[in-house]
Amino acid sequence: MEFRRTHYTSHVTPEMNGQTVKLAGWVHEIRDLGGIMFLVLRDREGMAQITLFKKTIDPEVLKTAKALSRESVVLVEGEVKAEAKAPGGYELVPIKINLLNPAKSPLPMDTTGKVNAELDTRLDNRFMDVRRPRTQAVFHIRHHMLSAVREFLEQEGFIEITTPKVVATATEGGTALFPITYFDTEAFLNQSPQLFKQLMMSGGMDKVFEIGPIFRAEEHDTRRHLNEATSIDIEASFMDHEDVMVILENLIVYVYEKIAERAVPSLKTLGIELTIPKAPFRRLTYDEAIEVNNENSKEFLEWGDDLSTNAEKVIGKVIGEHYFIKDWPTEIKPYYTQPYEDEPKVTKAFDMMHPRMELSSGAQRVHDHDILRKRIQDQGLNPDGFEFYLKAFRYGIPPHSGWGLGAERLLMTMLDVDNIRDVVLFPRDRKRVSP
RNA sequence: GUCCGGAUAGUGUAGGGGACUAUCAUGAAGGCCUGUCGAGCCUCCGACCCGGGUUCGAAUCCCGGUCCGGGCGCCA
Repeated sequence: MEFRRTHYTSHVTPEMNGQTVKLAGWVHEIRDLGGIMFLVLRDREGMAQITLFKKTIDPEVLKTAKALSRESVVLVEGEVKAEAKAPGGYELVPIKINLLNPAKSPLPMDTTGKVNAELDTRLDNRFMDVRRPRTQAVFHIRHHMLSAVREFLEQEGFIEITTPKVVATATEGGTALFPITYFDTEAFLNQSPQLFKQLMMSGGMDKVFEIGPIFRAEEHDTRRHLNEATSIDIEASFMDHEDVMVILENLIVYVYEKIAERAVPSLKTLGIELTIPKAPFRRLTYDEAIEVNNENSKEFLEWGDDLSTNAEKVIGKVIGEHYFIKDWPTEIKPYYTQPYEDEPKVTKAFDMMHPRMELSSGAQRVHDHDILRKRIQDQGLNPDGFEFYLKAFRYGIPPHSGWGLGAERLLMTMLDVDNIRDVVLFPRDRKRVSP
């Protein structure tokens, strides 16, 4: 049975009046008015109205149409008729309807937007949830986001790399890792490409980036955490933290611009009017951030404290747009961040914030082997486990800097989505490993 | 982990000791209707998370469990 389409619904225009086309997709809605019957066919790009005049239609076609259930997959061959009364300015008068796969009813959830479904129901039935234009729009935008990131970084001279997700050691300490069985040795799912992208600085690749999954075995349970997330990571040699901050803010602006330009229908579906942030972003020092918090919050922070969720919100509200917090206390940043030479208590690390939450963190890295080794030790880690990493620092590694940016957080803040699970097809959280 | 809140037809909900033969919408089944576009109208189908307890009587109150949502924590 024929199943190849000639057009997507959105590619058919009223000017094609009289032409025969084949549209393939899902039966979105059925409206039978008696003498006339309307089917709404939905595909990736939109919807098209199929109109059946019962007096003149081929009885075989009518019979097939009457037996259709919602969300069944069909191929409709028909004649395009320019029709002002039809949505999109055209309708299709069917010559043939091929039922390619019938859908059972009732459906596990509504796809038309008439009745809400809870996130849990939607995630359990993600295949069907993705048929909803709103969900579809989110993932079209996600595609444009990732594509714009690649484009921008490539223009900036970055080389895309992929690093292992199965690793031997708890590379960075701190966050909990997922242990896995790897033949007869112990291994883990990697929490970040950090160490590997730094190795490539020693490798002379100069500027690299990776877009890939990161895994954290933390038992967090919030709307902005996942146990499997997508990280956009860069590392660049002969650059300091200020240099990569500029790259980061320009990237954010670029991504917003490209989405505003390329994802117009999806943004419209979501009812979003994108406000494109302006670079340069405001730069607060850690000291200033603490001050802003202490002036505006009941919660008092002392120098050396990490910013609580509340502090992030308070400062975000005051600033009201993307901003950086830089010059953090060395103590609360990882061993690989480079302290200031003249003030070692402060490190060349930064976070990039959206008013709602942290999006990215980065730093200039320590590139001196002995200092790095000592700092690993000082943080209570065993340098022996880092030998594969430290080795690269003994044979010529340039000064370098980099950052990691949470792809989901970037998307959710851009689209003003409340729950991070909404911007991941199959989110992995504390309680969900399936589907 | 912890503190709140919740769990009612396929989906989303109302109802907080008796008026529950459980509300409404959507949906499914059947019917009417030639321009619908969240079509309309008529008929009809479909549910109180699990286990204990209190009570003459529990969807409703209590205890335990499971699951879900939100806040916080954890997350360099």
